[in-house]
Amino acid sequence: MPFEQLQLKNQLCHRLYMASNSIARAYREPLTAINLTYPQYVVMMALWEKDKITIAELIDKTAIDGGALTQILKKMTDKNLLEVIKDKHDKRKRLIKLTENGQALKLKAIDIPSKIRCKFNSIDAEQAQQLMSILDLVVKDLNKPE
Amino acid sequence: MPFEQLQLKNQLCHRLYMASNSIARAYREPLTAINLTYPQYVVMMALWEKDKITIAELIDKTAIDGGALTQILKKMTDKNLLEVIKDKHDKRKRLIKLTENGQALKLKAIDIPSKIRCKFNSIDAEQAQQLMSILDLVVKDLNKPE
DNA sequence: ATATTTTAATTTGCATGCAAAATATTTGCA
DNA sequence: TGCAAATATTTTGCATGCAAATTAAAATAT
Repeated sequence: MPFEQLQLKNQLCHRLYMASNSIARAYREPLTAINLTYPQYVVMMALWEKDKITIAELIDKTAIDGGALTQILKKMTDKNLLEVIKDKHDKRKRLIKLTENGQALKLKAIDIPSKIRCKFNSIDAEQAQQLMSILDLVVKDLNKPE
Repeated sequence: MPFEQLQLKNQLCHRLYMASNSIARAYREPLTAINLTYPQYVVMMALWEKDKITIAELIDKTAIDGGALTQILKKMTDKNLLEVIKDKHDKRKRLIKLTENGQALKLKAIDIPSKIRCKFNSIDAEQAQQLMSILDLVVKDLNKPE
């Protein structure tokens, strides 16, 4: 009987894997239209909320890996979306600042969430909220230090 | 008001992104112990359930990208976990077959699910089931052809 | 004041995820 | 029968995610 625990269809991790990949794939088309990858979009959302933050703050907000983030920020700098500026008071730190171009992109991204939401025909607002809540618990449980 | 839809904390996609990455990270330690990556573990689970299946069936079961799967199977062949055999009746197809070594690995993997489950202190069985159900709807909605 | 430790980022190496192009076969149809 | 269309996989190129090592600068301790 315990062997059934290894069945793929019973694995929460595999459901999450499929769901996460599926939704990232769903974003691909609208994001390609504005020349962003998904992680780049996450960075933009973080900065549209609060600009001029350090890399550490950006990592905290986006949960993107620091090593990957350095590369992502380079590409976004090349695309003239943002600037990476050395902090005058603490030279270890970098401040990320949107360019005008980067700020303006928000207008083009504004309707992406609703486009994605259109694809969820089987899920009502309550279920979506439930999902958010439980995922929040999952993330917290898994990231507890011990 | 609509601008708030772009807030990161309200994005289902970002919750899924974090949850999926967190859980994959949680598997890393026990899987490293038996020399598997997460996608490789998924392939093994699929094969422990049903051996001698084609690549297409494996893609269907695991939802792993075909291009990536080719590379993954190569590495798993090198590790003597499985064999890739040409189908005699249809030379386009390949059959994946576990080696004895690959079959035996199941015993070492058998307690991984419970180890992971231990980390979920805030989630009861009912919530886990709810999560599975809603994620299932998410995946189905997002993968509907149209 | 100087060595040690800590903190903030970057770099490196490996393993995917994914779209698009390329290969190899098999099917289906004129 | 012969060839175009459909299938099954592989290959290629790009963008992460992640752990570990490295670099640079600030904070602390003695």
